[in-house]
Amino acid sequence: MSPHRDRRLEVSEAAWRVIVREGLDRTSMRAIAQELGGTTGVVTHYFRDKQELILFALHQVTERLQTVMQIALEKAIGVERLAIMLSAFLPLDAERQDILKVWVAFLGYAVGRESLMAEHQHSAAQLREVIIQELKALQSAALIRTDIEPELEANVLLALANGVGLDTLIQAKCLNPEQQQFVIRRYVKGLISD
Amino acid sequence: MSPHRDRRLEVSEAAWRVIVREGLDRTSMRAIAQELGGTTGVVTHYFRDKQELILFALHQVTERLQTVMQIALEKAIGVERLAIMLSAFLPLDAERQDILKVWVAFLGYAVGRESLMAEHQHSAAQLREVIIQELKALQSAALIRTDIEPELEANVLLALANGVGLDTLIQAKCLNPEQQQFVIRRYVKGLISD
DNA sequence: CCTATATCACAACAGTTGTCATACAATATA
DNA sequence: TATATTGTATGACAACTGTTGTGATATAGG
Repeated sequence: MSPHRDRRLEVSEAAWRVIVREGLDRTSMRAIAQELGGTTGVVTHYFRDKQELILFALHQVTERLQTVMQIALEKAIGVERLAIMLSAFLPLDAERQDILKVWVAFLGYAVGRESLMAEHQHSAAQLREVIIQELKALQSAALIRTDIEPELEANVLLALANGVGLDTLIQAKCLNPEQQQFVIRRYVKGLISD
Repeated sequence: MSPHRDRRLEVSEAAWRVIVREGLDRTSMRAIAQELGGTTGVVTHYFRDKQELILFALHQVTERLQTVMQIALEKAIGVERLAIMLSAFLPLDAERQDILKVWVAFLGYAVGRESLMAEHQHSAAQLREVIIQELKALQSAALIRTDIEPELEANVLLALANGVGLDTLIQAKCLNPEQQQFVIRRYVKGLISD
């Protein structure tokens, strides 16, 4: 990868750190530059606007999320694979906790900004499609019940994983990691064909 | 109620309108004052800080949510009542959509601000307690299975309602109102004792 | 060596922010 | 009627924001 791209990533990652630590509204160009150990000149050199920087950081959320899911995807097959894919969204380690925090910060920032909300919509639709395909495949293999609608169920599964993650972000330790995974797995089990 | 309180509410509601329309970060004192049809002097007269105003508006989210749930609470009994209580969190009408938007905006704003996040935690715990009590009552009446843990299940139920609501906020019309309620009711049905 | 080009530092910019002091108006109280 | 309290308006203040331009430095190619 070109050093240009590397430096861009470094700036974006500095932005991430500031967002997680201080909040999105306190993430100014100067704060990012300071976190990076440089000046605003560095930041403005790699990103035209602040909006371009924000958008880049937001896209990285989706990218990281897909990476985590992709890795999980190769660990198993069948119904277990579905459970692992969904668990990828849970804030089970520090990295995924940060992803969730940044995601929530951006989502709140997107309220009242339809263009940014559309970005979230696009990102969510992408992840949703992966789950739908997985459900259809499982259905074709007769591993899960035939009376479920993949489109609807994909939403429910994502909503559940999402909700559990959010709950964890808000109420520290209200659902421990084992319970989070248990909840997901228990729901997935309910999809198995009798 | 004293006119002082009324005016305070008017200011807070003006703030709500700006948040929903423009986003929390664009909700300045001057924007609120303009929405109110007054000046910043009015706002500062009823709220010492911006933080005091923000906190008041946040508390109103919980209050409204509890009101909606309280109303729903008197409409039915038994398992159906649980379903209705949970449906209170769904963005089924314009008011609840606004509540959700403001809530999400505040949640994103709370990232990196542990004091504000603690407020969310407190609010969530309050609503969670209501669900727990309902579950315990249903369990005592032998209406739902005895092998479920009310504390855990309350979290799951709230996570599901929460996730479905969020999904709706992001992906316009991905789950229509009927589907949202169907998902909740289906899950609640699964709790009924055989 | 010379010259592009990329990288970064720094300063100045115009605009917005929260906050506060103060002045004016309305209303109640004595 | 005179006074006090309360509500509202106005403007000033310093601090901060994103952005832009200028210039220094380093690196690479010819």
